[in-house]
Amino acid sequence: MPREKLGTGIRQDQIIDAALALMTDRGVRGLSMAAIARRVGFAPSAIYRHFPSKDALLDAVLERVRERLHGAIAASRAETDDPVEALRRLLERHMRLLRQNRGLNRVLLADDFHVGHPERRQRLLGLFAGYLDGVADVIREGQRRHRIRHDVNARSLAVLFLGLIQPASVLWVLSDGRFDVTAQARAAWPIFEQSLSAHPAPPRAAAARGRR
Amino acid sequence: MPREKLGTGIRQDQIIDAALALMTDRGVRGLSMAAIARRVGFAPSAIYRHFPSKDALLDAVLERVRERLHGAIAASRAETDDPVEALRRLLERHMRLLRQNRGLNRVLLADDFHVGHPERRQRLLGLFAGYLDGVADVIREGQRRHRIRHDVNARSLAVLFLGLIQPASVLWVLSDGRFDVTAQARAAWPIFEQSLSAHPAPPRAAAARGRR
DNA sequence: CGCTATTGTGAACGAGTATTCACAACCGGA
DNA sequence: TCCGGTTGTGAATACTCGTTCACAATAGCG
Repeated sequence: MPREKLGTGIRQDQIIDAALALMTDRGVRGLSMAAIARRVGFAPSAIYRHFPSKDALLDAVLERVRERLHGAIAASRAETDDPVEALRRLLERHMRLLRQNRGLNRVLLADDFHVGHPERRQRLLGLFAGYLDGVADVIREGQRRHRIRHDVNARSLAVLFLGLIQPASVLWVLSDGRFDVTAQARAAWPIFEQSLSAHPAPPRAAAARGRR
Repeated sequence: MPREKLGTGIRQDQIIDAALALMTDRGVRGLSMAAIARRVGFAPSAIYRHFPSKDALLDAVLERVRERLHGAIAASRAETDDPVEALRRLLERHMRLLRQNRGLNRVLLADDFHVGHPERRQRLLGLFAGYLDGVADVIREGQRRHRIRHDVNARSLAVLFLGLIQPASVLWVLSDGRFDVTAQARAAWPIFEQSLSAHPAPPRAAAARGRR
């Protein structure tokens, strides 16, 4: 086999792609340098020409995931002026992203990122925080335009929005694709949309609570 | 150090407890037989007197988590007759459970359980399915009593309920306890409760959508 | 008390891991 | 064309991990 020599930029992309693809069925735990190298068509040692260590590689993977998720927010905002419609499109786009690449899900939930170096955990938290900030921003714009209720702070609604996605994607991965995320999204969105525009403090529901 | 000899039932409990506790700060990845043994006060090889393999140990841990979560549902139902109130209490109880034991969260999301043996993944999926069935059961009862809307199927609402919990717990773990899950639950619950009793097909919101 | 199954020990093995290094092949520019 | 830095190789290193096994100590039963 003649060895091809490619620029380090191209190789870095290939390596990150291979890592993400391997996470799909092996998880972050089963992600070995040998497996990545095999998928790229490499000897394991060649990876070290393009990344100083496995940690640096994982950081790069995390960065790529961040770009994709934040890109989804930007794209959704760019497509429409209506904040509520932007959220609906973001939901759709986010689901599509997860469906196209299961490894993405692993990155967000795997304990190698949740534990491991505290520094990397911090970066993952930053990823979530950035995403939630973006969503909260859209929500605040909706509140300004009186399309979204004012009596709940935007950040809490943003976490709730994430709740439309996360359990569905977990079930989807766990069931090996048998859980219908699209149907769940279709059922969940109208409910969430109603919640956004609901009248603050409806008189009936509050009185029905048991105590205090 | 004189070696104490204890019954295998007691030891199994100790080992499972140690494993769950270690997951809190090491994750499932960092969970080694040596670490578990050290925490129990053991030599690593002694674990094999009570569990045939690490896989069997992890299965037992999973089973314990299942018992706790399903127990939370049963306890919440037993406390009140009102289905909506039962859900509110379950939310509270579930959050408390996660707060008391971060390892529980790891079990539910770690990729060693999501990947690894397909058999174990199946069991984790069964755990989720059982939980959702329990929640859906409560919801169906609420629908029968006209306390919960009929135009959405109970299972979708159950997944939505899970969405109140999962993102919050992920953020809580990731932020090392700085994210206020209690506050998030307090903000999210009233919104979810309103959604449950919302009138089907409100005329205003549907017409506002952009296309078709 | 004495016997036997149960429980704990410590050393060892083998498989898998990330990483290093001396060396070889290649590419682009002078 | 030749040269130097870049890129790929394969063997070797040092480590951790799960698991096994021959042996020792113990507990509880008769």
